[in-house]
Amino acid sequence: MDFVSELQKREYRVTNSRKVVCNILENSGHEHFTADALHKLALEIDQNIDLATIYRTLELLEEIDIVEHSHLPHGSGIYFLKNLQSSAHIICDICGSIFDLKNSTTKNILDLLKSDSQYKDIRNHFLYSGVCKNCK
Amino acid sequence: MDFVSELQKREYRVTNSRKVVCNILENSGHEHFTADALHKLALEIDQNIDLATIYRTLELLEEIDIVEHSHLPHGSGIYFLKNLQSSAHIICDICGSIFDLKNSTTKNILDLLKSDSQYKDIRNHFLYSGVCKNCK
DNA sequence: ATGGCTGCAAAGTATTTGCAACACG
DNA sequence: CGTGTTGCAAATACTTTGCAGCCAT
Repeated sequence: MDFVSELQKREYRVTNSRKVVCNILENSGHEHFTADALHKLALEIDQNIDLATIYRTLELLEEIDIVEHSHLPHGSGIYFLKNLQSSAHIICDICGSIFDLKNSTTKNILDLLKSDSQYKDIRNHFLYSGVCKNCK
Repeated sequence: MDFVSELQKREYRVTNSRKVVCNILENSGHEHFTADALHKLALEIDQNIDLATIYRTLELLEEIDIVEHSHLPHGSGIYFLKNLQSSAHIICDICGSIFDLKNSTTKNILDLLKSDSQYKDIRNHFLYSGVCKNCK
């Protein structure tokens, strides 16, 4: 089901801004976006879309499990399409390319963290970073 | 070797602000600080120390491997004494208490990340979050 | 004495919020 | 129509920077 239908189903209003954002997310070919980058893309389609609306829309899409967000090493936010194959990512410190880690890797990491710390509901809010194959 | 001597050795100037910050880091009993919390402690000793100086001093201490910094889930920075026993931490979403993960846990995580992604020099800002034993 | 550091103020970056007007259902 | 949503502007939170004067060496 496409993102707009998902909004409809949940009785959120399908506004122009939301259509534009959903379209970019579904069709741009990218899998991750900063709010600002997404805003720039949105402006090419509708010049009146505000950055605040981008943030609010991303927040909404996160609530209904279409996107998730994480933080770049520097601290600012980056949004990902939720992908059944991967929920953790590693970014290249040099070229910025992002690699999607396997779910099994994520699961194993969480198990290690859990047995060491005894914490529950563990999450990692940050992208891992390193140097990718091409840049080393 | 204490932090001030470390500065001296590297020919950085031992100023009052730096002495105050080093003293707090070495003697407060805490292992992690936000810039703001450290600033408040510093003001109790010298009322003229500026937040900007705290940031600059932390940056300097990071350069010479005395502290390292990470980000809270919300995005703002948190500074840790570099500790041979632990370089990764998990913060409780509820009470804010921080647990230091074993180095072996960190090492195992890095191995998992490395074999999945083939990236080198991998880092996380290594602040995970979850719910601690007391809060669950 | 000289240039590394400082406090201060201002700017910068990322994100959130208040509000009146608008437009979706 | 009624209210959920928007654009705009301002506020917020955190961090960095420019600069003139100070002080550690």
